[in-house]
Amino acid sequence: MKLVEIYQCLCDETRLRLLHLLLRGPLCVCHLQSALGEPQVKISKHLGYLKARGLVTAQRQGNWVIYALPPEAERAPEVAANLACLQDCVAGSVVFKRDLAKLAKEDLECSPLGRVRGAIKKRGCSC
Amino acid sequence: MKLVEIYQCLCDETRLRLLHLLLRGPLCVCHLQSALGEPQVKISKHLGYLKARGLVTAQRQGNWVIYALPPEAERAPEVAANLACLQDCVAGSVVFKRDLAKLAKEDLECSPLGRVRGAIKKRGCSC
DNA sequence: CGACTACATTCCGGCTACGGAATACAGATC
DNA sequence: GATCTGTATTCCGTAGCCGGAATGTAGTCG
Repeated sequence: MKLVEIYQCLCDETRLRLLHLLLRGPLCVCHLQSALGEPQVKISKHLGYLKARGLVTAQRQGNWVIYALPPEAERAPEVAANLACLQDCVAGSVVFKRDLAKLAKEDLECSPLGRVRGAIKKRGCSC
Repeated sequence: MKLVEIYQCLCDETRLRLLHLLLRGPLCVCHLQSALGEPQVKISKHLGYLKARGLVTAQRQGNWVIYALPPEAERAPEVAANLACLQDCVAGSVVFKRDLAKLAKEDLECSPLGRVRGAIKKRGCSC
């Protein structure tokens, strides 16, 4: 992956916010979506963009798709460096902190069904 | 300057190469142009892009315009961090190393006139 | 099977970036 | 003033991104 392509991935605010959350660990689309408060299409397309360029991986789990950064050992040096840099840079920014806060407030179960009727048969996603 | 805007400045290869050279110190347009081997319009427009966003400064010296990164003390933390990151990341890349090599071979005087007839009245730029 | 949920894709429109040719401009020299 | 040199800007065309509405798809549940 060329350096420019990394920056091209980073040059959109929505993608920055997504990557920032994924730095904390794997997440399903619905968690990302509600944390960012953006429409589903938008989230999905940007995740697709990142996935097409290898910056994130996707894995299906039942109804849900879990997105994650590749494990640290497998990251190209430039990717690792820039993710670390991103981590540092967002420290002061309100938007990013709000995303994290919103994520923390999310239930562990993904769907309402998972909470209401679930616990026996309907389980939420495991992220 | 917002973080995304920094990445937007970095997401073009020509601009990356320009910034990389400027990390070594101030340079006039003609030096940058011949180091990169790209047409003048292209160089000038990308420099304008960077200047408009405050990532570089420009200063006229006679016929020449010297571009430079703002002094380290004045750089926003995110800018400083990303420039450092860039510096690290280009280490392995051929293109960037070639740019530096080409720059080293340049004469100190900018224009042919400066070399041929000059030395008394016509001086090249001071970069 | 049908219905529902989570997610992806397609099909637009608008906007911006990028590149090159031509032109304009500023300062120096004559 | 005329001219040259270094640089910037304008005027194109093209291409890609971004967003949203609608539609499609995969998997689950009953």
